[in-house]
Amino acid sequence: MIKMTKYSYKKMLRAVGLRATPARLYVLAHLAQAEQPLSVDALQKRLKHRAPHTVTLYRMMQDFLTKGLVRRVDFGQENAFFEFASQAHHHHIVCTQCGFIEDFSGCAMKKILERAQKHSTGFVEINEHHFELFGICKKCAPKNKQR
Amino acid sequence: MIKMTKYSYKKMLRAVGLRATPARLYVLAHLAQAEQPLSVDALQKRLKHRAPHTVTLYRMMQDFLTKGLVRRVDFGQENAFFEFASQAHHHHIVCTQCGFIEDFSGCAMKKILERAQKHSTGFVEINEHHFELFGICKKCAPKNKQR
DNA sequence: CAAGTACTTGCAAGTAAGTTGCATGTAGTT
DNA sequence: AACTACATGCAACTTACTTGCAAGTACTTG
Repeated sequence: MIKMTKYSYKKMLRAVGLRATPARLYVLAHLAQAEQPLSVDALQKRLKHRAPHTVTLYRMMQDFLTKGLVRRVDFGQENAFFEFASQAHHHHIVCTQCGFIEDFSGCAMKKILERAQKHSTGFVEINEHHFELFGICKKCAPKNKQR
Repeated sequence: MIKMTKYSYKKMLRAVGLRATPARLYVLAHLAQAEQPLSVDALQKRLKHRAPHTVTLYRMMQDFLTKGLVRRVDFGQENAFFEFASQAHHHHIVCTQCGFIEDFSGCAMKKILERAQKHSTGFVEINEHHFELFGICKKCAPKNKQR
């Protein structure tokens, strides 16, 4: 992960037309350094006592999303996850037991999309896709042996 | 779509240990004949005055899900969609403008999964995947030209 | 086929994620 | 330094979905 100074986050926020408030800098930096996508709830827990109010976090995610600083990830769970948007296009493998998330890139998505485009009868363009894998991570695997 | 009689839905319900109530038969038949996955809300609107209470529909979906009569589909929207489970494994292309949904099967998912399995460092097994495409359907495409 | 019981349904009330209105606070401009 | 538009926090709301409980009904069993 590229190390980013406070200064560059400030620049980043200003560049998209958002004010560089302490709360935003703190949250953005944390998101950028997170090793996996985070829910608002998880984010708040990690930021501890310095976490902004829940409402503010939701509004922040909205703003970051529309400005492209953050990507939204959906695991079919009740709540949404967010990840810093600087990384290259990739997908995720989620452990269904502990929630551990690993990135997964270099997939053959391009081919699939082309194929879908060709075979689809009712669609003119395909411009987005959601793709997530679910499984059991190494840590959780041993626990299942007691079956 | 295979035409199913009321009788076979009755059998189907009994086979999984659920009582064949009129409400369940009505909902199951409707879901089986639906041309796309439906949300509880959409289902209720389609069933009109003969629709069971919302709570009952949610409980029904839960029961049908755990008994394998129905599959849950998630489009990253606020609410969940359900489809009759008899069809072969497939994915969906969703129109982001009107909500039209087309099935999309025969994807190269197997290869991707193998590849993911091989490249993943932290996972022992991958046993599920969510994959949905989003685009603009033919009907909605012309509307965009006025841009 | 009548009756009993366990499963179903509906109503009301409750969660939990996320949103909105409004007053106060503050970043960035002049 | 002061002003203003944008940010934040509080409270109250919305929406999808769940739970507890009482009343109803499918199916069993005699």
